[in-house]
Amino acid sequence: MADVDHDLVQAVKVYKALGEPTRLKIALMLIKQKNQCVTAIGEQLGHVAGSTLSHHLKQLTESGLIQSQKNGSFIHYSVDQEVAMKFAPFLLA
Amino acid sequence: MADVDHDLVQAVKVYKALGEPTRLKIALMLIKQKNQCVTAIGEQLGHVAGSTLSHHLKQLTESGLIQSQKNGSFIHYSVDQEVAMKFAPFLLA
DNA sequence: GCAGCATTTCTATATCTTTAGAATTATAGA
DNA sequence: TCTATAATTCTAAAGATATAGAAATGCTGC
Repeated sequence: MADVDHDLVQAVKVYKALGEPTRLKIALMLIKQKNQCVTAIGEQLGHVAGSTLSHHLKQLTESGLIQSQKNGSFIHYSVDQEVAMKFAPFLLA
Repeated sequence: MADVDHDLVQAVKVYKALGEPTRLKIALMLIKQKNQCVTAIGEQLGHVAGSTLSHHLKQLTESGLIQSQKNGSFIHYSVDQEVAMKFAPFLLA
């Protein structure tokens, strides 16, 4: 049997992360255009301070829904497909 | 083509509603034991004031994830399976 | 009508979250 | 090394949310 309790804890984190318009947009954006860097994400979002964007990416990352990969001075973010599939396949539709 | 924008607005509401431990518990509870009244839900949750519970049920209802049906002086709540299926099938697993 | 129960709405407060400016860390290239 | 760029962390303020007590609404049965 899977760890139900851990699942619930993660579910709250993932849903809390997605329950905010900017973060939902980021998640959808990263599904359509994979592996984007922070600056690119910010440009698509429009007027969002870098610190604010960083804060949102942190929450999404800590929920496990997205992952980061460092490449030189850039950090590329992408959606963890398994987590998206498990908790919010709506994102992939 | 479906109304994508409305979907996004609802997605934020549903995920925001589920991104809180008490409300996630309520949603799961209503999937296992359908059509429970407020008092029954409150008893299963434990120490939660009626006003607090009502507040949570309102948010879940306004997201479209749960529905209410009046029966005398009781109000029975149930999960809208279609909405759950669309945004968070994890709940039904 | 009235007493009692189910539920909600009103109101207030404490806590959490979003936002962004400023400072910081880290890498790349000249 | 110096400068520019990428991104994060620190800090603070404004806004949103969770919580619950008190009051109100509505239904039932006597």
